[in-house]
Amino acid sequence: MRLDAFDRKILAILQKDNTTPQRTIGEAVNLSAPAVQRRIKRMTEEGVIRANVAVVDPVALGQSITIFVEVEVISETAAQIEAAKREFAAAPEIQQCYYVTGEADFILVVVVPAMADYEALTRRLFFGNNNVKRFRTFVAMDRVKVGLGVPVEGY
Amino acid sequence: MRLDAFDRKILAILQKDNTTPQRTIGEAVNLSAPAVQRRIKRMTEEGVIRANVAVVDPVALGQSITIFVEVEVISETAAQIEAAKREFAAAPEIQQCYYVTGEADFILVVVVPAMADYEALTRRLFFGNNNVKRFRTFVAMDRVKVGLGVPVEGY
DNA sequence: TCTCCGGACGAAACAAACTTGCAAAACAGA
DNA sequence: TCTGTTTTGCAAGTTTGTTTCGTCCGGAGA
Repeated sequence: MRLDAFDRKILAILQKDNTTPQRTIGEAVNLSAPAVQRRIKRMTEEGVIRANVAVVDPVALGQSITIFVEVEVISETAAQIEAAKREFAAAPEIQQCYYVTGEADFILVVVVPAMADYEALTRRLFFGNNNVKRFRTFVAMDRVKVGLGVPVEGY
Repeated sequence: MRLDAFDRKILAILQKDNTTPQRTIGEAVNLSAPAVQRRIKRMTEEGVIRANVAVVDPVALGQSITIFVEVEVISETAAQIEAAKREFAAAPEIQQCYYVTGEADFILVVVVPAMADYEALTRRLFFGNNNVKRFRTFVAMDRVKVGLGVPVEGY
């Protein structure tokens, strides 16, 4: 279904703070609270809104290390790729996993309490997987900007 | 402040769905609704909970291309790095920006409607910045797993 | 051991937000 | 223009969030 300007503006607000009262959203977009509520409900049912989540500070939880990993595989058959996707997706330390084009095949974002945990992960997922040709590690020193939002334009 | 097992369990729930009623959370963790409410309030004030956001499907918004970029800079003085951080953080297309160690200095996650928009971004931020030595692009073909959560353990 | 004190809890009362039914307005196609 | 469809706003009803208040538990000091 097509999203109109109201929907996009509502999404822009919810991506910043989904605890904003519908009445407040309504005032911002010039719509009544029930109208806002119905649009949110519809977008949720249609999958435009995938989830509503709290963003937690990793440092507060003692899970302070964020690591990017580029993974290159040996065999890129559909079956092998699917197997790798499943394996990466199943690991709780892997917060984000993308299958990409370029000089690598996968890019992972890993969050762990300490480097030792990352080493354990590499042994388990990379050295223990003989389809992994090579992987390259980048340790985050500063999370300058962290968002999962989608830029909303055209309203 | 130290988080106990109740806090961690509450966080685990809120990271999945922060619209869960406090009463329901209370039943899950064996606490009354007001107790849950007080803990959430405290964790929000302390910054453990950074934000409450809706996760939107980029495809639904027509912003379907996700791109990873490794950026290497020429000069790594503190002033230059801070300038780069500010510039990257200010770009709305850049959803995530990390300052990292390894073979690159920054890793960016860019979300744009089309490749042409990414090209415009490269001209503006990379070719237009004479401190950028080199950048490498990875286009996501499949967002296998997308999360900003933090693994919660020990409860 | 006893008492005091601070912190956290649960029950209940209260306030705010969400949800639904319904009639009217806006809109698209014939 | 007319009609059918869709969406809106209002108001009532329901659920959820918040505050209050009295109680309990655990530690510090006499």
